[in-house]
Amino acid sequence: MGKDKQDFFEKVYDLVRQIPKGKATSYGAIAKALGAPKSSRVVGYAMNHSHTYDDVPAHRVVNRNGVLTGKHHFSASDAMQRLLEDEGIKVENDQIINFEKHFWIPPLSTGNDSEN
DNA sequence: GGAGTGACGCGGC
DNA sequence: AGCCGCGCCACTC
Repeated sequence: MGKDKQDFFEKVYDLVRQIPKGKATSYGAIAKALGAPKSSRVVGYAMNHSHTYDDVPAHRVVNRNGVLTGKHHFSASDAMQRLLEDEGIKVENDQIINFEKHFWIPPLSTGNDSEN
């Protein structure tokens, strides 16, 4: 019945909203947290529609290399970088410095979490 | 309905 | 260690 893929999109947005300020994660990490490590591209595609939600900090989502691959999709060419730097994340050459230090691992939304 | 594309990731060379 | 190519999944033409 309904909600199949759309539910996946909502999960992506919900997960991105949980990204704390000053932190960032990758598309693959989100996809993996949702149980679909191979759907990393779909996550990126979902982020493309994130403009419908102003609660989704898409600027905190970068690729596995910490590169701001989606910066071109923002209002300004340097909007994404500016937002990250405003949160204390150093960005140079469209790439996050010490990305692993700012890397945020998303919680597994398998359904039964009850963990802490 | 087949073919191409994309805000990715990984393996091979 | 960097460059090239393939795979995956959803969407559009």
